[in-house]
Amino acid sequence: MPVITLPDGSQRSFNQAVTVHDVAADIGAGLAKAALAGKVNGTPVDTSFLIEEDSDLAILTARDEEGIDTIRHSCAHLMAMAVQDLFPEAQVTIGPVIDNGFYYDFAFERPFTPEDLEKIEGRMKELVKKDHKIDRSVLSREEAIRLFEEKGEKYKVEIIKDIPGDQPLSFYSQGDFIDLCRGPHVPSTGHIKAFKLMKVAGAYWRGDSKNEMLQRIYGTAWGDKKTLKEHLHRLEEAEKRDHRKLGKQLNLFHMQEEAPGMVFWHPEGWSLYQTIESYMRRMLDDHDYKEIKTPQVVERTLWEKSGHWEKFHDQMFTTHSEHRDYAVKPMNCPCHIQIFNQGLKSYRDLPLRLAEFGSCHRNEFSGSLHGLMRVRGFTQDDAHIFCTENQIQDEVLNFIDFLHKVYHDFGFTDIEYKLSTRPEERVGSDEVWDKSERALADALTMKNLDWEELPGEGAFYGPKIEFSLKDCLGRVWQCGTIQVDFSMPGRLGAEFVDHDGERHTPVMLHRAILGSFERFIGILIEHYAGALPTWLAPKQLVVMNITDKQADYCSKIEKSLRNKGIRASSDLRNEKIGFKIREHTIHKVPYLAVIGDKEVESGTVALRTRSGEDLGSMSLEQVEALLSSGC
RNA sequence: GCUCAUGUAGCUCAGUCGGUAGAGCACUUCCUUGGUAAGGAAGAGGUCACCGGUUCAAUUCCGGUCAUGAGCUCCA
Repeated sequence: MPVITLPDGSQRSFNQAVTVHDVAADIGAGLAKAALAGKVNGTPVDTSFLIEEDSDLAILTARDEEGIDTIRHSCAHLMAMAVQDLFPEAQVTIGPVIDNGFYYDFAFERPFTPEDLEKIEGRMKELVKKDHKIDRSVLSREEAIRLFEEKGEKYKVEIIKDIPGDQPLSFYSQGDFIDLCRGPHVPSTGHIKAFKLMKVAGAYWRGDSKNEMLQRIYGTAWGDKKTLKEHLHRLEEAEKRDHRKLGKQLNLFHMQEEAPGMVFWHPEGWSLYQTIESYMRRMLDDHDYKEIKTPQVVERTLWEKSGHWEKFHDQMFTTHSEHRDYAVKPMNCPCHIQIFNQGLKSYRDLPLRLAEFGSCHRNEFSGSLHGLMRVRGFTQDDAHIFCTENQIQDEVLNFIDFLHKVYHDFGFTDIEYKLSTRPEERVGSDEVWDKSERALADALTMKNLDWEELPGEGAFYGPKIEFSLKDCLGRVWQCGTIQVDFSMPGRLGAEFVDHDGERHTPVMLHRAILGSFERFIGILIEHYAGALPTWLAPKQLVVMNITDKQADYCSKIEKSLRNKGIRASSDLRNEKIGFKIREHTIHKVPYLAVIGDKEVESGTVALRTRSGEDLGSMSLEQVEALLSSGC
């Protein structure tokens, strides 16, 4: 006699055990059709799940995030079925749900081709039409192993053998395809309505590069055709915004073979970089940081002392001279401690905030390089705060305000917070870890921020907060961080004299807001699709003459604006005005000033925005005011 | 670093079933002086990523290297 409580609090009682599907049908025929899975007392189940006792029940449809994930998971199985239909030699391995879709790894003698993908997708559509019922069954471990051994699926056998305990294993079958799976799955293949196979790539069995390479097929799946279309549209948008493409089109930077992972900044790209750097310099000053500059090339012995050599020497660029070994610095902190160590410090000097636009080099794997987003030579907006344990809390609070101000100024308002706590292997006493983890968590709470905790993800030397921003396409980029470090100051001999006249080791906070300039600029380019806000735009305004007659007046306007600090240039080429407007609009210059005889006579300019809006004629003073307003 | 794919003019790309290559835009010169997203004509421009091999002949086929791309792995 189960009583079912629905998410809205309403209850329905039944005379006998019922399935999730029965309950849905009891509510309405439409819901019965739309039901993909259910959640009984918080546990995801199939619609065929039999409820025998009083329970909470949520019926999942394509409107729920979890319902869509069920579709994605079932779609992965559907794809595996189609692959084995077409390529019986292919062995199945795993096929999980990921953001926006799913993938499935197959062991197959050759890589799948784009033509194979089309065929597989075609077969999937046929299987959807057949509307195969998806059935759950339970097998004992021995039965399961026997079944998959008979099928020659050695990877599945390995997976089954690795599942701990003796609990029964659930299997899902559709037609003659069967796969080990925790579930739940949609009731039948007909419920998978909107999907597309995206790409193939190699992936290691169990993610270990020592293992054999499998063939991974990625797909995307959605509740209906409309959301699928929207997703594909977003991907196209992202591609159009690709900073590598825009960087070339807007002539911001380039990279070339002779310097893999390093950036050649062109004048306009460097202008953007410099604007950001000046802005950050002003902000650092506002927040009582002292800017410093430390050497690029430092003897290996310092990296040995700091511990970096042992752990990271493979990724360090090295050189030597006169029998001494050097490394190009991969990070700034050891050098910052050297500056701290100059002159005996008092507790009165703390907190001491040392900032550096630190140019670093790390020899990343060639395969991981990606435009500005992943480079080998980069500049961090790095700083180290030397303080006492009692000062951590305030420093973190101030830092969060600082970071919010900066992200807001760059146009990012959606920020995610992650707190990583103590890992298994660590330095420092539990007491100090307790204190600093609490300081970080309390700081987030005091700022009314929601954060995710990542237990065990902290660095060996201390806990950290990571700050990620969301761009206009909803993509998440980790940029900022603040990390507590109990280890390095002591290792490198940092000390201060406390109230009691004794020497103590300070705590060091590593912190960055933008992360690396290179990557942050990549993010900015993609976020704004190259149309940077005026304060960041390399060229803020171009003055254009209609005929040669107005050339002198244009040059005068340009000069006058430049004197006011506006990044203006003029285009006096013998071209039609439409041609010039088109060209500078494509280059996303925020303001275009058109000068004809009328403007020369009245001493004005005719202003137009890159979006095509005509702002009419105005005086030079009005132009200056408009551009300095920062919009 | 691993797997697969790609590398042709400044850019975007076509092409050569092996006989040293072509378009559009950009560039140069000339004509045009035109009021809000492409005016016209002519010209110049390439050791087909690099190094080897096969061949009478390689940009094309084969091997290697480098770089790039998609993933995997890594990310102090």
